[in-house]
Amino acid sequence: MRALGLDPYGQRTVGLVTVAEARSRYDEKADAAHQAASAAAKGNPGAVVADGRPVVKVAGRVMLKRDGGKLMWLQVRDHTSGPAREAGDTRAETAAERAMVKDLQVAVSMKDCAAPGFDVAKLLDLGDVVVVTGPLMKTKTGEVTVWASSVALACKSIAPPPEKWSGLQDTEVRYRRRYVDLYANPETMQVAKMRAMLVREIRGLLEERGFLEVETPTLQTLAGGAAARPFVTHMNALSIDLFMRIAPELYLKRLLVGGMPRVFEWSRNFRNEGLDRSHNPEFTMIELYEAFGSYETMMEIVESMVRRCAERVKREWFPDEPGLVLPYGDLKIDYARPFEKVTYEVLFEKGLGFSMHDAARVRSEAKKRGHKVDGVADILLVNALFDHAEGAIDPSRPTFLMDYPAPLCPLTRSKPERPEVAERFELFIGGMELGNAYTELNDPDVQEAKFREQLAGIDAEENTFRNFDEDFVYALKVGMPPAGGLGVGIDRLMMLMMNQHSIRDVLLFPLMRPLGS
RNA sequence: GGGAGCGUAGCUCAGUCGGUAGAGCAACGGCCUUUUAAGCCGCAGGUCCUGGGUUCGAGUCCCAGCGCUCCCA
Repeated sequence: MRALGLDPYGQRTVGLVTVAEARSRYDEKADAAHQAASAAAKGNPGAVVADGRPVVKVAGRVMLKRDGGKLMWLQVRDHTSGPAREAGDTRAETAAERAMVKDLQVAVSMKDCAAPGFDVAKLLDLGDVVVVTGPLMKTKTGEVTVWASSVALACKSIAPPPEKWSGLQDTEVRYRRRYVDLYANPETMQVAKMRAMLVREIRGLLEERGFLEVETPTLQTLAGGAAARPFVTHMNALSIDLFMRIAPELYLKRLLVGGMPRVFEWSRNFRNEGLDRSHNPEFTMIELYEAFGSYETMMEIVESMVRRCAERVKREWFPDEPGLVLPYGDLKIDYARPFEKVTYEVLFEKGLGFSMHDAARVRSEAKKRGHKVDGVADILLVNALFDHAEGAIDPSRPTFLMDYPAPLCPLTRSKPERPEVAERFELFIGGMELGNAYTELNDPDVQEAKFREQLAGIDAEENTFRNFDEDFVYALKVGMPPAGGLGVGIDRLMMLMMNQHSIRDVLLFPLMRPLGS
């Protein structure tokens, strides 16, 4: 390539359009007129043929090349396009793929392509990125094609590309080499784009409602706001250990103390725990707090948020289907209907067949199921049994599980008229816990007592990272208005919205164990 | 944490009872101006995940480890 005086790594290019845009610019009439003019000029080699066909300049990766000697055919892909789906293709087609246009065909003719375009095309390998210019026409089989007038190499691909028919299927390689996965499996690209769209939807909704987006520390001297093991790092300048945040909660509440009425943060949290289909060590939550709100206002917000995301997915991927129903595996989830609400008490009885207040029954049932009962408080046995009741939630119906027993939620306000019931809910959809909300505790004395209680019950190892956050208690002493707080697991929401069943499929670069270690 | 499965050429995968390491595609050299996973001829390509063990002989059987996937807690 260099021997021919060609630059294998290209130059800045202006005036590019996407594959999708190029397809949409095809002009039937201009193509027909040009064909007629060409036919009329046949046998008259000197004649000038009128050509009103739109000309496009497109950049993309070469996915297929059919070299016919003096005429070559390329299939070129960019972020707007995907593989053709012909009859007899048995591979599963997803909604994301259905929403894309086909890769663009390019014909490079020795006669019509300006030098050195034809020679460049001859040397193309699958995976190279090219810039082609030419008029849009249709072949005799009806496929929109750029009849190249110039071909330039944007970058050479030295690494071998995935197989042209089977593609890249190995999940491990897809995660490790996302840069290949993104072009080889267009659904990956569509999922990444949709994630960005949904982030905008959520941000838009919160801003419309007067929430201020803030940024609070990721490196913290105390890792609070959740019960999780943090990552520890060291700061040389101050000779202190720091923790990666496990939750933004305690900082966001400080902002309410300062007088911000409504705040939210996209919070990348880090938890030094296991990893599986729904857990990555770093993950994204959105947390929001509303002064003078409650768990009921949070319920309305999260329902609106989820519905708005579903509307966007539907608009992009299922524009022709009625209603607001999205698939999640075998489930069809209807986001138009108001979400279900069920209290802890009612779900317990529904799932287990007896009342959580029947202490004797709770005790005997817990024993029967192999739980340790001696010296364990009734309410903890209720909670242990409750795991079996969560299955009674219909996964195809978005459901608020609400009104937890107050002793299980020490940092939550109780209902004014029922002190034994905490104003807390969790949102379940598709069998996943998506969100968690409270009417927040704002009594500094209660908060301090709960902190001390928690610290008393932990072992020596946990004690190295769990510390009493005196400043937070001080902030509550300054005074935090009553408030509603909500946390939504964004990665899980993305899985649900886009019908992806592993968190790794909604993260561009999930954590992978290093190779060869 | 428990269970199951997978790991063979750049990619997708075969590999029988333990007996010389295979195919398609990609790459490489040719031919071809309307192809649709183009076709035809030729050529080349291997730490069979790693390490042990059994055996005359191991991709195959056994043990341990590594990585990934799925299911369960």
